[in-house]
Amino acid sequence: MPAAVSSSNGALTRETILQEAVQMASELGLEGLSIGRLAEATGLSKAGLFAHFGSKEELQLATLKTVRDRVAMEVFVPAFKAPRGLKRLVAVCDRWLAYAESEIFRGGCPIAAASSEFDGRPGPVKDYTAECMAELRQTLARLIREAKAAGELSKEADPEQLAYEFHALALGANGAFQLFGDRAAFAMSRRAIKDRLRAFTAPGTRLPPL
Amino acid sequence: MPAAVSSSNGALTRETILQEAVQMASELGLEGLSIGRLAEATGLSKAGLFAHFGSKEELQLATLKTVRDRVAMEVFVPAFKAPRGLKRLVAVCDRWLAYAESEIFRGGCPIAAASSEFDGRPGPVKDYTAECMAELRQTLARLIREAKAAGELSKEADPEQLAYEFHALALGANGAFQLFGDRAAFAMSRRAIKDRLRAFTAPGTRLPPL
DNA sequence: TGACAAAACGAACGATCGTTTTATTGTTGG
DNA sequence: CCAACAATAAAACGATCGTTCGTTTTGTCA
Repeated sequence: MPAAVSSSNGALTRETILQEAVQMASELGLEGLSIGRLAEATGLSKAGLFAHFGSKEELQLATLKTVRDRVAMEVFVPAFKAPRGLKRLVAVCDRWLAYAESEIFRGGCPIAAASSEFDGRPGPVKDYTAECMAELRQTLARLIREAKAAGELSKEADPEQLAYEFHALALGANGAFQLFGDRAAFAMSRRAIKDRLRAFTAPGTRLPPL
Repeated sequence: MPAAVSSSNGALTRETILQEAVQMASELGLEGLSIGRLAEATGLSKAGLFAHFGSKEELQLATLKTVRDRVAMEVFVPAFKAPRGLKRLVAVCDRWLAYAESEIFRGGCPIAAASSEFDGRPGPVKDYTAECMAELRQTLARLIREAKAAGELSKEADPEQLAYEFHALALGANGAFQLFGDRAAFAMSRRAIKDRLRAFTAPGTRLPPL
């Protein structure tokens, strides 16, 4: 019977590999992530590393999954501690922008990068990135609906429309920061979201800080 | 003395190559654009094609330049026929979104794709894409300033801020369309820009159709 | 201690990459 | 007519890619 607590070494090195992989993928893309370079960076042999995944596509998917988990930990988990409604909505926007600005991944959000890299290449990798992107947008839409239900946003607020806009502004800040190295992009996206929310906040409700 | 009218064959096949290259680049990225595949697609030999550019980087730059010229022709030239001010501003936004939706390039705007692909790879290609992206944003900012000067937008309108937002919404529509195949993204970006402009239009000025 | 399985290794595979070299065209100007 | 030239081709270069193979190390349990 295998030990229940840990697979001892295998799962651990797999974790080490993926930590290096997400950094490489954020800078060079999921295709630029090469097994040889990744092996060299982790001190493993190509074959030894390869055996952990079985194919490059599986490595790419595992890398994306690692990123998704990290985003959940950095963005969604803390943001969902805010009470349902406008505060939670603002918290998700704020946390995602902070995540993109934090340089946790040196080349920006790898999922955002992959969604651009693979949008013209049908397959499981594109499907997974599309799923991640849709998840963020749908979450935003749901939070907006909840803020409306709580009476904090006016009935004229269109959840899908606003979620689309906030999503575009978040990705825009991530991209502008990577391309121009200008952190002002985050402030501008924050301001845009604030201004847009202010136009729909019901009278008597204060906008949480962003 | 070289013939003034045409370099006979060389420049023509170079043009043919680049027409194929922009399509490939829009779908597979500027790195995915391989000389072997491009040679096969154009019926040339690898060496014959290669001789036209001298290096892959030069091919990538020439491809981007071809795209930039096409954007100028499809977006800026027609949009600048509109009178200076709000109409011209709206025309640029409208034309850019129409360009992204038109599938002139099957994989979306190659410059937008390259800006994401190369933002982590310093060099001439990144520099050129950054220049193109900055040009669009600065043009938008200038048109907003002109609309303010014409009294069509209120003094509270921040040109750089609004230009940043419109740019993000344009890129967002391009990306969402490529990833999800959903043309509704263009309508949502149009609506977002309209709503944002409406908030700043001076009393008595009508918003041009978008 | 001996058996067994997981993990990692070194070496090689065929394919493709960008690039270089050498040679062969077809056109053009003196 | 021939020299000069631009354009293309064929073949090969070394490098790197993802992947496979067989072997060896490592660790655990009976």
